[in-house]
Formats: sequence, structure tokens, C-alpha cells
Amino acid sequence: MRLRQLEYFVAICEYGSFSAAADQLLVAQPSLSQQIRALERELGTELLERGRLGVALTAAGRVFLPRAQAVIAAADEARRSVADLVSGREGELHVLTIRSVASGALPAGIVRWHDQYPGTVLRLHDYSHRRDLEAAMRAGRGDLAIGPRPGDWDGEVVSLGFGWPVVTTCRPTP
Amino acid sequence: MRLRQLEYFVAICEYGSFSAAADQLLVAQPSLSQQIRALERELGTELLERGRLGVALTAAGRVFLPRAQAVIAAADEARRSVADLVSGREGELHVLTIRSVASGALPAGIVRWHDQYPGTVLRLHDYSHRRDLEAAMRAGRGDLAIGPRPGDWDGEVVSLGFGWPVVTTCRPTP
DNA sequence: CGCGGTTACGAGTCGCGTAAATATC
DNA sequence: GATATTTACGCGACTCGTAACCGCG
Repeated sequence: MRLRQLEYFVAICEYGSFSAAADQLLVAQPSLSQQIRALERELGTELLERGRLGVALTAAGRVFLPRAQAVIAAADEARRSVADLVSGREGELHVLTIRSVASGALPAGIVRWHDQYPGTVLRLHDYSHRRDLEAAMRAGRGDLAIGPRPGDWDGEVVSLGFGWPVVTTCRPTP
Repeated sequence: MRLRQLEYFVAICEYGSFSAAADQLLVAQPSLSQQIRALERELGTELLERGRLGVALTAAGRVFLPRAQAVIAAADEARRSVADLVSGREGELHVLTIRSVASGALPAGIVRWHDQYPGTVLRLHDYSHRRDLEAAMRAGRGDLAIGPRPGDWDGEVVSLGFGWPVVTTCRPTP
């Protein structure tokens, strides 16, 4: 039993047919046929009743579907929890700002951050001029910068709704 | 991320080293190395700190371990639920007994069964003599028989603790 | 014939095991 | 040198995609 088979099964149930699920999953139809058949063979029973217009769940399929979704959800949670930790640099997230932000919108954001990731520590570096902030950002001295977006910045940008965007730099873990 | 990788990871944490886990899992040591490395690469961080006497969890590993166990538990539950349904003949489990059992120990067992598998129906066939029960059992007329074990029965046998064993016949689903 | 699913088969990938190498005591 | 893990590499199995096939309106 593999995670991919469960994802295929859930997708087929969600979209109502092998073809529709194949389109969504960006795989060929026969792959779904094969994987679902392998899954059914391993479980010892059929999960889907193939019909002219899509598929219907068998009794076993009705039992299996929510469990399969639970497995996928658990896997996503496992992935996400580690990703959060990694993006938080194992408890230290270096944030670059300038004075006006640090004394303005940031404090509320820090509170929300700590609500979400209690195990992490935010380390603030604030600069007196946006030029210094930009230089530090380009040098990779932080994980996240809050301030006006430089003209030719091609990294990920998220707006905070304060008129100024957030520029995130995805620094790979060493 | 694959289920097998999670199983490997959990086993290594449980047994404290790659080698010990490899012995338990009946695979070669390098396979664990490869799979764990692939998992770490996908997650973007190391999970285990390799040391002289076994391994220790990193911060990410400590976060990941319980989630990995949850995924595996969910997968087991999914498997088991379908297996229960299949072994229960999609809601109908035919139980062969004799009079003395049906009026004695069985009622309490039925209650416990329905607690555990509310979606299933038990269909009882009770015979007046143990010889008739044995004949029906050998003919495959039921999924489960409760009564004295015939002399040369080679199927699975579970004792109920009432002095008489249960003889289960694993009839394959048609 | 159109639609949906299945079967057949070839190409690329992947996991596993054996054997050699590395690292740390 | 001993223990524990990693790297190298070949074999077998597996997955996927293309193409042909089947069953039904």
C-alpha cells in the first residue's frame, strides 16, 4: 500500500471518474487503472464499481475512503510540521526590517507568529535606511525581510496589507 | 515520501541504530541508509544524527517521529478496516454453533461483536448435534464455527476460554 | 462512433543487495 | 582494529506513458 495509490483513490472518488482524476493529477488514465487495481488486489476486495458514467464506491470503498483521507492528511501534517521547523531555522528565524516597520506593524505580527509557532525564536535585525535593509537582504543575512520591495527583486513577495510588501528570501539550509 | 520510508525511520528510532533496524526489518543496512537519505532530502533537513553508537534524533526528527507514527497507524487502520469488512463478508458473518453454545456463551459474544463492528450482521446457524456442526463447517457453510474442535481440523483455532475452542474457517471471498 | 475503462508492452526509474570505502573510537 | 554508516554498482521490479482493445449507449 503506497501513499500514491491512496491519493489516486481519493482523487477518483472526488472527481467521480478515472479520466477526470487523471486530468487533475496530470497522469495518464491507465496509471490510475493499474494502481487502483494493485491496491484492490492487496486489500483483497474491490473498492470501486466501474460504471458507464464514472465510478461508484463499493461497501469496502465506503469504509476505506475516509481512512485513506486520514492517511494522506497525516502525511501532509508530517511534511508540513518539518517544513515549518526548517523554514523557522530550527527555532531561529532572522527577520530583517527597518525602524519604521519595527516600531509599527511588526509587534502585532510577532504576537501572531508566536501563537502559531511557539517553539521558535524571532531574531530581529533592524536597519535605519531601506538601502541598508536591501543590502542585507541581498547578502542573505536573514530569512525574511519586511519593507519596500526593491525594484528588481525576483524572490517571493507577500503583501501584508500595510502598503508595504514582505519580501521573503528562501535561503537553503546549510 | 513513501510509507516504507516512514516505517524505516520509525524502526531506526525504535531500535536505536540502522543496523539493528535492518536486522528487524529483514533488509540490508544500505537500503535504510538510502531511504532515510531520500526522505531527508525530500523534507529538506536531516532527521537523524549519526553517531558512534547508533543514532540520535535531530530537532526535525523529534517533530517528525510522532507524525510518521501517526501516518503508519492510519495506514494500518485503513488496511484493518477493509480486512474486517472482507472477513465479515460485507456485513454478513455466518456463524455456526450448536444449541448448547447458542444458549450459553454466545449472547455475550454477540454483544461484544456488535460493539466492535456495528455495521455488520451476524447470521447464526445452530445445529442440534456436534456432528451436524462439523459437517456444515467442512462444507464451508459458514465463516466461523463455535464448538468442540474436530479431531483432524487444521484451520485456525482460537480458544474463547469457555472450555471449548472456536474454529475459524478462512473462506475466500467469491 | 463517442465515452470510459482496461490490457499490452516498451522505456526509464527506483529499490534492494553485495562489496568496497569512510569515519570515529 | 572494531563498529557503524556511506558510497558504488548491478540486477530485478516497478511505474508510467503510448497505443490498441473492450463494452456500452
